[in-house]
Amino acid sequence: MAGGGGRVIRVLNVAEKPSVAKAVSGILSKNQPGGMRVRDGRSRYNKIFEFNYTIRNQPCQMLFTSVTGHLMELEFDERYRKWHSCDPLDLYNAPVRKFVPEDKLDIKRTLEAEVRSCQWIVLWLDCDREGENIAFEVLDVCRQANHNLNVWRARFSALIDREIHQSVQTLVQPNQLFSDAVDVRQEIDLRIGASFTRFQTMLLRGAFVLDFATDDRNIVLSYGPCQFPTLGFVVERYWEIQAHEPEEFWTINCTHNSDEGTATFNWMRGHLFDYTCGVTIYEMCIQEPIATVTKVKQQEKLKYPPHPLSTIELEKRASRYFRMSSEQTMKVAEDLYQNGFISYPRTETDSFSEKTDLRTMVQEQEGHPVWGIYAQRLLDPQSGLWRNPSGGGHDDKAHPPIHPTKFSAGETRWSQDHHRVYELVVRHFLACVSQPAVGAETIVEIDIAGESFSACGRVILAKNYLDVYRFESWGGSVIPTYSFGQQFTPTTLTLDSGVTRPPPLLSEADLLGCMDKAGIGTDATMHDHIKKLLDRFYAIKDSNTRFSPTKLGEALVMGYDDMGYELWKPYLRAMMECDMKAVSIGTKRKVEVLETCLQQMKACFSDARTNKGKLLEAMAIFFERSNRSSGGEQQAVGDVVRRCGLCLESDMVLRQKPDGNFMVGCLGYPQCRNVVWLPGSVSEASVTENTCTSCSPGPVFKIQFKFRRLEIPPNYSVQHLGCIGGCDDILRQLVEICGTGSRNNSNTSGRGRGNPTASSSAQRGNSRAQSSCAYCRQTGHLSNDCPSQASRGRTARAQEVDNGESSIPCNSCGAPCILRTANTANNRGRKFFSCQSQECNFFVWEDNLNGGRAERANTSASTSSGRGGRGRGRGRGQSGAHSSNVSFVSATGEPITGRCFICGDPGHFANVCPRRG
DNA sequence: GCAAGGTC
Repeated sequence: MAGGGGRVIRVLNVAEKPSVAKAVSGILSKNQPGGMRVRDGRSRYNKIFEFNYTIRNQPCQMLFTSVTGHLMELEFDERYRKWHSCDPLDLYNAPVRKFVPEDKLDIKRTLEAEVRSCQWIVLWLDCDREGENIAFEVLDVCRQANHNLNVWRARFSALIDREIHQSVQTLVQPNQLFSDAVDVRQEIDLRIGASFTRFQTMLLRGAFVLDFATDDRNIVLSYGPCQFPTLGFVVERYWEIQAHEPEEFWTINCTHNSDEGTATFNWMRGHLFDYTCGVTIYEMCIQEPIATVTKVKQQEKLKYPPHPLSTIELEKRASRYFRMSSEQTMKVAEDLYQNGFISYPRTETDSFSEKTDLRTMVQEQEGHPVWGIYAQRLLDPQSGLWRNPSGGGHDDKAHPPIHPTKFSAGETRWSQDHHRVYELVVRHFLACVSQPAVGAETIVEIDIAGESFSACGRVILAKNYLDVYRFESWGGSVIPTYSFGQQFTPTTLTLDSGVTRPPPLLSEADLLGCMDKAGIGTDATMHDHIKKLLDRFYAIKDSNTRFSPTKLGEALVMGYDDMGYELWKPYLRAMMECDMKAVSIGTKRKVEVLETCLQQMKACFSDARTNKGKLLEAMAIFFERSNRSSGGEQQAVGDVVRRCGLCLESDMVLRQKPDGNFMVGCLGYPQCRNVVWLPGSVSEASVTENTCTSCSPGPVFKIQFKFRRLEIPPNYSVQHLGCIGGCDDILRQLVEICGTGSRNNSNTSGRGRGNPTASSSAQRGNSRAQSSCAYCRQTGHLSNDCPSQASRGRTARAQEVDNGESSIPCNSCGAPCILRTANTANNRGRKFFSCQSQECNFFVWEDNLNGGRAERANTSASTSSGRGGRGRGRGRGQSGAHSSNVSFVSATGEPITGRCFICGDPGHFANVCPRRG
């Protein structure tokens, strides 16, 4: 590797964080002539250490600096950065680039400046996949500044002298495959996260009144491959609790008092759900109540101290013992680390290296007023209290378990949480080098009329580690002495009932456990994902530090669940993790994994968007519809016609407005209001692949139009391939003749149309638009009078049981609605109208019609002819077909079909499920 | 204004 002797070379060493640069420099510079010098770089945190060292006989002048985690970020090209700049689906193919963000430029400049004078670079990044990726980021920057670099990677598993010296003498090459795996993760996370976040935010934010937010216009409904499964755990448990049906059970209890005390015997059958069975056995016991001792077993039991402390355990225990949030725990731990009191707090490692000098660490604690005496006992060989710690089998190869690094009896600037975390770290450390607690356990089994019962007694012989680990206890109870074959009459023998209980809501420790098990997040990020749920209003933490979903969190999960997707389950992440592993060991190639995964996710995204009705339905269960003109996402999607010539940033897309009219609008709306209105007589329009040869800037894609025959003059053709770039005379003439669907010219266009009987014109006028219902969008009534509101909030659920004689015209399609009687638990006997048409699922409670019936009937009559096929096109088609399930009407007036996710019954939804309690 | 991953 190195040349022998002679010329001194300069070596730039780079660590992942300042603390490692300092620690490694300290180790390598020890006993070196000239010692270690420190100077500032451009970044105030990342110092540069200088010392001399010899690597395999090559004298080196070492420069040692650091980065702070990733040096680069992945982002979409500028063109796709703005939310309205493109269809979110495009984010699966949009070009991405890696760049050094503003706040890391100082570090980049330091590296560039220092590497120019060096011949070698040694990468001391953490020895995990992320570390390897950061190594390549550093390399990228350094190679651009110095093309003739000799590149080396140092592999070390702990910051201890022997390891460090050994690793610098056995330098290796950086591992491209490890880095590739991280590239894959980054790109997938970015594309999935951004596309789904934009999609669901734009779809739902304006469409519902999000009553938890002061200004819901700024709220972001984010989606991420880690945050959503985390939410999924919370929702799943919540549903499990709601679905729980308490069940009564029966059990036989037996106690026996003697001079020595009381023994409680448990029935070895546990409990029975069958009362008759329970009573029968109980009666048998009562008739022959003499108990015979069939077994007496005495044994020594050990209760072991915990494994050395990893990050997750620290978070879990601080939550359990002090009710601290994982986020706060990490904040405090970071501060203690920065000030030298504890070791690096982000580690998976839960076993100490054999070389660690544990006794010196214990020694440091001997002077503590509370646990100092315990530390002294530990070091006293006479006490026999010492035990080499057992490992939990995890090792991140970069950091030791969390342990105290400096003695403190408490600092004045410390908060209560600082005291708690430091105390936990120290006591935990002292506990894991201690002997386990020892107990003597006695198990006694008895027989009464052929039924077996058992009792357990425990005496603690030596508390050992429990003396210092005050957070744990070991309950013990003394029972009288029994001998084999002994007979006695029980003091009590009772048949008791109980009911099964649902599991509790997830605690923070539970949640961390779920995430850890499913591989969601890393030790350094788990608390971030939990906090994100709270910040995004997806979940709340109650006073008992247990998590439950908010309405928003539940609705989102329910929406995706109803689609049949498991986007809220941990499987996606697990699959990604599996693929990353394959990339890192070279069994799969980076490009192939990226391509496959993104292709699948793109299809999934596309599919989810087609099924967005499910998300809307789920949201409608929990939230009021908003009156704001929204459904931003619904309107935002359309085929691109051209680049916007006004803002020059976004695309212009062809859209059909809710009233049926077509327009070409800029996706930059509302920042950019560029719009081209199309003739009101267009019945169909679609963007083709033909481009206009005369309009610029191009390309301007031509649109295939179909006009309504009766609304255009006879000398114009019904079919027309047109251009909106300004060159198309026919289109311009038809706009003049027929008008457009815009609000501004609707009155004049109405006049110019010359065909007052045309159905579309009746709905297009501004005055009519204002009097249309905000919920069902029909004219003739306002939202406060909307008949479909009867079923909003999912309180109206009906199953028809008889054919009625009365009927009204359907408010939706005009067909007759027949009066029927409901037969559900909540609404038995209540009358409702339901549409007869096979195509329509309109439904309204009779008692909600009140005085509005006549008006509704008129409205229906007048609009039914006008709505025709076009009205139906607005989203009715996808869920309008009759199914074997019972159908309902949502807040929008659209039919919903489905079934309860709790019990599976197609007759109702989960919010009214009787099992929900 | 979107993700998750480093770390200050």
